[in-house]
Amino acid sequence: MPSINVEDYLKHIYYLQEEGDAVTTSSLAGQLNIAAASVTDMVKKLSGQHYLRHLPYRGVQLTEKGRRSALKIIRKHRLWEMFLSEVLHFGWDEIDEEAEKFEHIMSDKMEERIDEVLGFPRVDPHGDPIPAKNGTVKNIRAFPLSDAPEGNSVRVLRVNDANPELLQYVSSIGLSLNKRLSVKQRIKFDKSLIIKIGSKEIAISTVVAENIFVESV
Amino acid sequence: MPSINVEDYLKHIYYLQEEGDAVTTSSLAGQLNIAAASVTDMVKKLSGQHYLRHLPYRGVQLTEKGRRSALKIIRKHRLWEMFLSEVLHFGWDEIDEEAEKFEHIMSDKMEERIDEVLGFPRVDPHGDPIPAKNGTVKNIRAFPLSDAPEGNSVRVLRVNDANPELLQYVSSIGLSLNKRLSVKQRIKFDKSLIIKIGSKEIAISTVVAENIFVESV
DNA sequence: CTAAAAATTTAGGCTTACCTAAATTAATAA
DNA sequence: TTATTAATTTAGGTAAGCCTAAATTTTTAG
Ligand SMILES: [Mn+2]
Ligand SMILES: [Mn+2]
Ligand SMILES: [Mn+2]
Ligand SMILES: [Mn+2]
Repeated sequence: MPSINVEDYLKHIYYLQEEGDAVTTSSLAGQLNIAAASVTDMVKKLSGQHYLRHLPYRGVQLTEKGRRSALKIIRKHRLWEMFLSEVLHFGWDEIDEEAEKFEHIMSDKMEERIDEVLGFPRVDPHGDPIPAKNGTVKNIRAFPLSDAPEGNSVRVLRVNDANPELLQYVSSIGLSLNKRLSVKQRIKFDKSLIIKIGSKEIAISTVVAENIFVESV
Repeated sequence: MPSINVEDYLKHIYYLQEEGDAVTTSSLAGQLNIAAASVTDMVKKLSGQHYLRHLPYRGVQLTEKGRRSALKIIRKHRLWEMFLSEVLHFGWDEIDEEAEKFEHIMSDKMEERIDEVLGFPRVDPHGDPIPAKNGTVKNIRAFPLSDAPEGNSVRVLRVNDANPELLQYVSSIGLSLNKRLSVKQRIKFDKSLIIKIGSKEIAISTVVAENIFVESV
């Protein structure tokens, strides 16, 4: 059984890998809020246990074993977020932090019970896919709102859950999963957007638009 | 914030204290499954942080600070047991072990939400009182079934939750909280009892009877 | 193609919470 | 009351995960 710390390392390596960039010591250190030297230590340990391969000075890559372990934690994390949201009525912006702890101590039995109670959900409250027990992950076919052309009508499929303040803000302007909106105008100057939600028109910055993922509709 | 280990020490010291015996290094070591020397280490640390007083070679006693901390954990433990039982339909014999982990990572906010969802329960699924937020504990006025006189009609108020096998067994003979039964016969030879539950008569050993707490009815 | 800057690893330490073996103190039995 | 025995503490160690400072390797800019 991997420790809590090992689980968090594997999960963050998986996330970074998903984003396509090389997973470097410093990117990991940044994600985990840990000194680079400490990451090197742990990476050596994980490599010894065949969770990943490490090319010194180059970066790391999960092995199949590492990937499986990471997906188990991510599944628990997202199921727990769902549970907090649906059953205990926690807010969009609170659940990630809570799930960060519970993901490590949830037994497989509890995972199953919760999956059942929730009716076997496929996505978490932020639109991220919940990995299946067999290690399959459906990837969400969505593009960032910041890439939507002017006039386009879209539906929100996912919002980046890494920043509670962003989630808070996105809620506050009336956006949530599956909400429709249209792009009224793209401001060339600062690349911000003017979008229409229901009858309201709102200006949002690129930073925000880059973290909202949509599909054309 | 006390660590997980500190919390478990405080909780077990509280339990031992409740039983009325002196809380010795070895009794603690026994409860926690830890070497006596390790307990001495921790006791010194806890004493330094004013969670308890330690008379070397004599034993320990919780301070007010220590008692409050212990009760907080016990409240979380019992609320979580209740939640596992009522919402996720875990068995009587499984919930203690699960709650052992969750008690340490449940935020105060989650504690409140769960309390609400459950309708502010006063006792846990084993009949143990759930301490109030202000540190009050109602003590259950129950006596061990092993002390019930022949012919007495009683109601089950509490079952010792320390042993999953006992709980399993108690369930299997049709006993649960608030069930009524009567003592048909006390066997002098081995102090076992013959009890009547509904229409069935069952023989139970003293060991079992000592862990079932009842009130006359 | 170098020299400076940036990233990474190594070296040496720290804290928490354990452990075993040895020494000390307390309890008990003759 | 003294000699065993039992309980407790002290001494010396270990493993996990972290840290800072120093060395090393890679990248980048001139
Ligand atoms: Mn985590
Ligand atoms: Mn999420
Ligand atoms: Mn515990
Ligand atoms: Mn209980």
